[in-house]
Amino acid sequence: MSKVKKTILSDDHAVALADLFRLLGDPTRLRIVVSCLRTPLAVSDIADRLGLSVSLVSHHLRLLKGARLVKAERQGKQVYYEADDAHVRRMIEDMVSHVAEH
Amino acid sequence: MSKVKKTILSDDHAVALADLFRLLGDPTRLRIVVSCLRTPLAVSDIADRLGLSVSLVSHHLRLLKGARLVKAERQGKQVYYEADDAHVRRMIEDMVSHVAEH
DNA sequence: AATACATTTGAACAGTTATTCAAATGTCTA
DNA sequence: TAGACATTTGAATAACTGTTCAAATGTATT
Repeated sequence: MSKVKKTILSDDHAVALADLFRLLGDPTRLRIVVSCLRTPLAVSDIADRLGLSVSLVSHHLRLLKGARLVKAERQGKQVYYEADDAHVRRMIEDMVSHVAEH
Repeated sequence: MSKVKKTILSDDHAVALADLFRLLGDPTRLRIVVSCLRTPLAVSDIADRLGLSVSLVSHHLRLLKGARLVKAERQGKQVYYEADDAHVRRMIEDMVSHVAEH
């Protein structure tokens, strides 16, 4: 559990990490992820809450799902999205509080 | 010190946080920040290490400085860049290790 | 002052991307 | 199966952005 200080970022890691950052780098998309971070939410619910078109939300969710930031689960007519796992959830919450502190 | 679960992200915070993410969302720029995260480095040193043109590095550093992610200090002919403060340093290192874990 | 070195700046280009709109697909119920 | 509701998909557009190149600025040395 020792904190190793070497911050040598391999090219592969840099690209992977940047991909992740870039996805969260759009305000709309960020609000979408955060909105369904703790509670599964249907696409139309997200759209309503954030005042966005369903189409736009769906487009963004597709990207977020592609990066395994969220996962989808169909329930009847609706598709519920939520954070893919606890790791993602903590990571984003950490960043949110990082900014809140500032 | 209680962990409040409400992750209501105000629009302002969302934009601010997304700005930050977007800056780190480019592989080149990310490698630049990381390279001078712990040790102040001159522009040309960063360029050499990462195999980039000095001009490109300078462009990116300007953006990073604008977001207070790095700070600059002139020393003779050279300008040394480094992480703006401990908060920034920890935040980025956290994210790097988050990805390294995965 | 002139030269060399280090960095910054601006314009221009190519590639990417967020958004909108319309149409298609999937799912339930009458 | 027909119709209504929910979501996805694709094309098209407008705006943004990373990169390059050339020129300008800043700084030290002889």
